[in-house]
Amino acid sequence: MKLDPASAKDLSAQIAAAIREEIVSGKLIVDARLPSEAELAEHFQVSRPTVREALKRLAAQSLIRTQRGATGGAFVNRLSFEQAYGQQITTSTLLLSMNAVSFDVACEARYALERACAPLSAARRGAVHLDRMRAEIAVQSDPALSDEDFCASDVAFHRALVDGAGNPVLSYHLAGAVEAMQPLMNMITFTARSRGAIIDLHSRITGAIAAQDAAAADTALSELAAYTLGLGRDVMAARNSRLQD
Amino acid sequence: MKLDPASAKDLSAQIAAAIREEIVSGKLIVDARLPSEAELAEHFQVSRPTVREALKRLAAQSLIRTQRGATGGAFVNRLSFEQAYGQQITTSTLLLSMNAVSFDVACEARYALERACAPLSAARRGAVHLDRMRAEIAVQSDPALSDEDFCASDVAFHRALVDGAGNPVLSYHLAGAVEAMQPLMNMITFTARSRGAIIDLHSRITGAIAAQDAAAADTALSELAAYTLGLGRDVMAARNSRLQD
DNA sequence: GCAATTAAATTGTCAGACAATTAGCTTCCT
DNA sequence: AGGAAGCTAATTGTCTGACAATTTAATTGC
Repeated sequence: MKLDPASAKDLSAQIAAAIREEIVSGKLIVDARLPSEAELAEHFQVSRPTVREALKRLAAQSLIRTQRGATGGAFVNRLSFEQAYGQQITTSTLLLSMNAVSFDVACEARYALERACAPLSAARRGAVHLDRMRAEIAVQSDPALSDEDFCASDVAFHRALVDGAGNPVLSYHLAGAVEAMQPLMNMITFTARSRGAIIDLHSRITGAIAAQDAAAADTALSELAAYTLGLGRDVMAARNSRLQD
Repeated sequence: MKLDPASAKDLSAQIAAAIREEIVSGKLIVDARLPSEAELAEHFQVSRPTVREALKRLAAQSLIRTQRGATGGAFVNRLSFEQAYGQQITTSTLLLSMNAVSFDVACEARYALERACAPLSAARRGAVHLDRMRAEIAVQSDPALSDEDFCASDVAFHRALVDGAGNPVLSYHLAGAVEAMQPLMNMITFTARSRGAIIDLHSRITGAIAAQDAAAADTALSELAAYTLGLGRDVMAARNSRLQD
């Protein structure tokens, strides 16, 4: 664990990088305890606040967790799927919101990835997944539902579909693609007619998955992709015409 | 920007969460300057080191950048695609390495997602993408190449394929799926025969993409998926039998 | 033998200080 | 007038030392 004296970066960033390297290279395994802050400060010849800033950087990435008390300290954290989902969603959402990514591009990416899950989900979905999908369709059928809640239920439906593939790594990758679309979807005003069309497609998808008919699921999903794309384009067109007034 | 007095978390974590909320909600837009550390300390009624720990947490997620000097300070950072790629790859790699994810599951996820890109890439790939793919095939054909370099070239080939879809959001999501496989792939010893088989499939994929033949690309890609899966299973089988000795 | 207390180790937080860096202003010389 | 040099102010980076809070382990008393 050594620092690069020629680096232009902050000491805390260098120390964080050094410790991160130990973790990703496997020299520090999961649940291993790092030296105490005082020992790290001594080792790197810096003050304790500097070490602490480095540790907070690693904690922000869920690489370590800290514990107070006599046997406390910083421990290498096992990155759980839950935490990875969270980071994936945060990063994806920020990327889309900060880079003026068009609805078209994000939507295309999302549905392309989702269609990749459909055949696996058709083959392996369990009763829980079908139940979750049907439950969300029921939620969406309530006309009193706000647009925002409709979107949230839409996301939940699609996550159930993806989870049906029974591949947690796939679910992890899709979490970002599906959830990050939500802010963009929230800009859409869903009419009763468009809600009906979406719910119909959701029902067709659920039916196809239940019947383990991958081709039918793919068809319905691609129709939903096209329909959603159309909704998004209408919103953007309306927005642009307003800007020209 | 307020803190929850009842929270059990560290002050620095609470402050980081409060500022993060301001950013993701759009109250702090890109390139906006945050108050100085002294002002933040005053506002939250904490000391400057505590504020600094919070800012380092945000910096670790690329949400802010800091600058020294008179007009310096912390600024809301535009999360570039490059940075998002990096975080995506880091998180995905750690997730796979720390959770004993099986080669099968990771491989299935990767190729399922990649096959979703193939039709788009067949439709839109430019000359640069075909050139990159062909260049990597040439690299892979060198028998003197180490297994590790062969894997790296394999990753580069597949990234060129994905980039051919012309959808940066898709490329971003795939970056994690493709790159995170590399440590797992590095456990494989590639014989001359298996290299030849992979290169043949790469050539078929490139040809199909060049001919804009999505179906042929999909077929070759699924054959490559099956072949890679087989290689992985052989390695795992050999490893398990060694463990039984 | 068990419970209560004490001690020790460790992280969390604070206060104040100084160094390093950078932008802008001022001053002085040409 | 214009430009260059230096000065000033603002801000982050780092250090020192201290105390509080928390948790475990040892010790003591019964």
